[in-house]
Amino acid sequence: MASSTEGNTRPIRLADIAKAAGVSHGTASNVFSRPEIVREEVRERVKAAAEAMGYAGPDPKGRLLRAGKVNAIGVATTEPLSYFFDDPFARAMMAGISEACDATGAGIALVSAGNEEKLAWNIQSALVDGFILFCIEGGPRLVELTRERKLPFVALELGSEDDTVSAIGVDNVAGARLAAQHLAELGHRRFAVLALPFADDSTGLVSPQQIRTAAYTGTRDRLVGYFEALSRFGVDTAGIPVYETENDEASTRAGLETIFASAEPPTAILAMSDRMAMVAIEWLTTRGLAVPGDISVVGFDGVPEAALCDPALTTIVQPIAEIGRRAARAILDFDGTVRRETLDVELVVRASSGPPPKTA
Amino acid sequence: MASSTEGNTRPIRLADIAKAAGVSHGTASNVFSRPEIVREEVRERVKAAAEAMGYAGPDPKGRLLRAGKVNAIGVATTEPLSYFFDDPFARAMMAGISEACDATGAGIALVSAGNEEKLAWNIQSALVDGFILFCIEGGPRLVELTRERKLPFVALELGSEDDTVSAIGVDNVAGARLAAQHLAELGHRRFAVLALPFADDSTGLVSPQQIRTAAYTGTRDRLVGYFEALSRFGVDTAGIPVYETENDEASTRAGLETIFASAEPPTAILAMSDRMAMVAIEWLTTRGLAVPGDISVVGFDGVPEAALCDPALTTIVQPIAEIGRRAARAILDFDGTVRRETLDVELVVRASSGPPPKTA
DNA sequence: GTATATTTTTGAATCGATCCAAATTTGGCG
DNA sequence: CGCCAAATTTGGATCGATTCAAAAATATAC
Repeated sequence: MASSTEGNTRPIRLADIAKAAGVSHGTASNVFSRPEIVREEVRERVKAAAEAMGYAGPDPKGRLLRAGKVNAIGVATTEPLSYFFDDPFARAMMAGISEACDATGAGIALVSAGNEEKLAWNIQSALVDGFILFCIEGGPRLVELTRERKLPFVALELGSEDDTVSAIGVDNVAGARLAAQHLAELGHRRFAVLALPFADDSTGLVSPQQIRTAAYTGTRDRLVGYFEALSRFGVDTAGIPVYETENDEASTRAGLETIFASAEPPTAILAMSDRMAMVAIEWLTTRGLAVPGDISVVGFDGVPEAALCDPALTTIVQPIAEIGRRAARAILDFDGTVRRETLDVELVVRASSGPPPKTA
Repeated sequence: MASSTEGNTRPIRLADIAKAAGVSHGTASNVFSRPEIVREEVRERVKAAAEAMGYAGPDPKGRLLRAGKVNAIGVATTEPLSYFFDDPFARAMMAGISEACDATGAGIALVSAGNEEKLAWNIQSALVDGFILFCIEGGPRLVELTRERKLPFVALELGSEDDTVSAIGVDNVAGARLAAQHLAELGHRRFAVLALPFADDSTGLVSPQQIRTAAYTGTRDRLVGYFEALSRFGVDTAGIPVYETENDEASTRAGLETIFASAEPPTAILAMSDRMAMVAIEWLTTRGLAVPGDISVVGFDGVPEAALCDPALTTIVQPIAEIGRRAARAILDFDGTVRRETLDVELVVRASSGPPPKTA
């Protein structure tokens, strides 16, 4: 009875090989894990039995329980899995993370889920040694769930203000200040902002109240930076339309429709991501507006694609790949300390920004 | 002694919680896995003990051994990990795979390695339920290594001719035929080919011998398709330069340098990937050659970026995302059968192809 | 052949959870 | 209170490997 189920449905185990080869379970294990301490004659016998029985090799699941470590990093987001491949910022970050993992042979497990409940389960059950968290949207919740795992983790970007959380990002206020200042120095006085999410599940023009109560501090910081710079040039920031998007094409387009339905459309757009900036460029040029002749566009991120679009995007470049590398290394080389780093950004002027039109 | 090590270095286990709460190990397990069959009073007591002791929840490693399934798909390549995020074809494929995984809550583990030895180990030890293999380069080796795991797997693209291997791809001969025919119908008679790898570690102009002994049948098939179509138009295919690249920017550029050093440069380029086609467009336009006025370029793949470059690329579109979705579903819904699918391709004419120059 | 050193093999314990048949407890009814 | 049914808890087995102290086998020297 037990014999009849063995051949058909239960995979061959090391114990089966040991039996067939006439050695102990421990010796059979040594053949696969420490072959140098096994006599060659015994080794060959075990290998022959394994071959004859179609053994798949030691099961990683058994090894894992004993080993304790997985040698893989989980990268988690509240977005769908395809975000890692669709979003230019995420791609650039993943390229950096990949480099650090390649250097040490670690694997990457992509962790996300379609709903809150599944996300909690997926984080709880992911077979990883630590996490890197994409915190653009839903960051606080990701941090909370991950903390319960008691594994090392690093939050990326748009920083958690909780200094018990390891985080690696850039100075959003300073970066945004540079972007806005650049446009103001070119002579622009009419602006609009395409914003990242301030909170869960909201898009549209943003009220000062919404800005004050923003759950996502990264977004708020970028707006603060824009407004600080513009105030210095005497611009009335209260009149600047701020349209909250979901950092995707559809909501960005909706934002542009709203912004340009105004009686006094802007001559300059500050987009909080290159992704949105590139959508804006396409939207504008499709409608016969010249970039930067009629409207200037400045992004934020410095994704590789920004330099290739037409016109090439002026943007605030953050060292995305380096952030990814550092995050991965922080997990791979975890030493128990909380690690917080803020890297520098840089204004890179390309072809999407120029003086406002004379008739403006 | 045992008590003193417990608090400091050994993580809290379910057994510790059970002891602290005064219940059996099995009951403690039920509290976390089947709370509905535990009386509330007992449940609260266990939860309180877990909270007080900082328990991270049931360890997925223990669960895994019992459960048997990981609920994750491994995606493997012989390229570095960053390939998944840098290569437009790989990105589009991964987006499709991601969609299917999102629909069922499965995770994705990225598997690759810097060298052959580590690759074998990484495939052998990956904690996954099955594999999807990117077989552009090193496909046969990937298949061989994966087979030893005795897990379900699907080879993508550039097909294995072994019909014991599940594979999903497109008809490379037919697709290439369409590309070449399109250019011939436009009037072109001077061609060059930018080829994917025929074998490991070789780039440069390819001899008929190398074509005949090609290890990668997908590449050979695309060349066969090109040559079949062109022969029908009376083109002497033996004189067509075929430059084998590594499907990256550097080797593609080297190929273009070689091809255009000829006394009789081509008026049309057949590139076996959109990635190479886009590099060619940029290379040509940078040197003052007009695309398609002076040189026409046709790609193969239909990556999203192809429609956005300038000029927009004429290419053979394969349903990349659909291939990815099917591959993932073949693993998630594995029924033990070998599954081979060949999906249709389609010629999409955009702005990179046109009649040859009159002086040619 | 005997004694000793070295090499190899053994087998119970461990890693951390879930499962399930049996034992125990609880609740309802007469 | 006793009986019976239902609910809950128990604890040994299982999942599949690695580990390591002790036992056994082999090699070497006299």
